[in-house]
Amino acid sequence: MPTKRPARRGRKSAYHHGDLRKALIDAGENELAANGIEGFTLRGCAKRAGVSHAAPAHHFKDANALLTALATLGFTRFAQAMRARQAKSSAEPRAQLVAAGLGYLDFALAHPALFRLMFGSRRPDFADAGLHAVAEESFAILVSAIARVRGRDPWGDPRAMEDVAASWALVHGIAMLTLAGSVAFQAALPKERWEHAVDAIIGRLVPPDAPRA
Amino acid sequence: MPTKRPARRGRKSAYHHGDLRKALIDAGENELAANGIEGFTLRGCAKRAGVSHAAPAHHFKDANALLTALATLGFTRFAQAMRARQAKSSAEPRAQLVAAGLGYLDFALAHPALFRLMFGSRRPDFADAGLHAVAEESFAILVSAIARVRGRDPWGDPRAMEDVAASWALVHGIAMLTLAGSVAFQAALPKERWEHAVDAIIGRLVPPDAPRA
DNA sequence: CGCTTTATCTTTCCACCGTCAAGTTATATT
DNA sequence: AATATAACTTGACGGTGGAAAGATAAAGCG
Repeated sequence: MPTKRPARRGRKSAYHHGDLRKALIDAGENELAANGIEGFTLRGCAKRAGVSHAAPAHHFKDANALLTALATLGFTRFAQAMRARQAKSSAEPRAQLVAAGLGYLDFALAHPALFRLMFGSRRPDFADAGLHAVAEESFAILVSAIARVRGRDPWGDPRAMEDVAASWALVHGIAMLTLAGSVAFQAALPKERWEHAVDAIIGRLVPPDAPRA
Repeated sequence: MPTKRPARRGRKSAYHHGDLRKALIDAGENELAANGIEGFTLRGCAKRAGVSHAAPAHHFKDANALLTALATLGFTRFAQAMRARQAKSSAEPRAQLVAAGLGYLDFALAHPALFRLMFGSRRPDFADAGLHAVAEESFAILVSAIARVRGRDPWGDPRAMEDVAASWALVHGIAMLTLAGSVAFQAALPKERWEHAVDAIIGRLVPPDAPRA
């Protein structure tokens, strides 16, 4: 077997792409960032990848199937962003929770189109096993952060699960409103000050000691 | 002048519709509720209104112009929903704030597609004067609710404006996550219990007395 | 090595979309 | 009554997603 790794030989052999699936996902990410989800086009992705408009059909049955793959990619990056912040933060439970929230915002601001695809669109198939799994994994980061703050598992404690919902909703709302341009002062604030404000808000929501009453 | 109010005479005179603009907005609302924003179609709206596919051009220069009108309608309903809750609630400032939040959620759950159009899409023209005005008006409800709780105008007090951002983001996040189906337990909870939880969460975020630290 | 099979990609086609241009009809004006 | 204007229809164009059929390269098998 001479040609052990066939694919692209020397130059643009062209007809067989090598790894079109990955190329389409890359292209799709660019397409999404450039045109937003409203302007997302399967043909545009194909053109970016340098193939004909019908080529994607062999790798994604649908335009929405490609968007599902993109959303899946988005959630893995999303989880990475939260973990990256946590790694750079103090191990103290509350600091870890705030770090997850800031990572959440890092991702939303860095990849707005992807974020809106993940949380604001119905085109991806959220019943897809891969997508569902990675979304659950992201959720789990927040749940375990709360668990460490509270000292008990939210899954068995409705009161702690309420904390999860509250802090998730809060951070999510900040992200959405910031992306929508509704929270104008965010752009006006220096990053340091902005992050401090977010910290303070989360702190108010999840008080350090056991919740009263 | 015999035919003082021309429009529709007796039966389906057809050619001149009477008030196609309004009919298109109604049709658009149905289209949006039926197909979601992803499946929204100008031709579909025209068909619902019983006119040809090019008729809307005389009343809306664009498909996005119709969506702008729909978003504007949405914001007026949105403000109404908040005020309706406030009217049925105690006049006590914190109760008024919570009522605004519950009205926010009432609207989001009752008109999910409209809500996502208003906050999760970029198709409406948010620079449009009418849309901008009614959106600002909705924002003002929240600002003044906070003002009454804090006893001072958030516009002049960054600390109070932080409360505005926080409570807005929180309620918005709850709405978005609920619509996305992420907050599963909401559907499982009885309405009474659910509203109580929302009340408690807002209460934690905006404590009754002046914020410590 | 040569033939066949298979997966990949291209070409062609269809239905539908938004938008534009031109034609038709009802209302308003004079 | 004649004309102008506004409302609507018809028809066409480019672009979209998707299906069908043909072309090509790689892989399997004699």
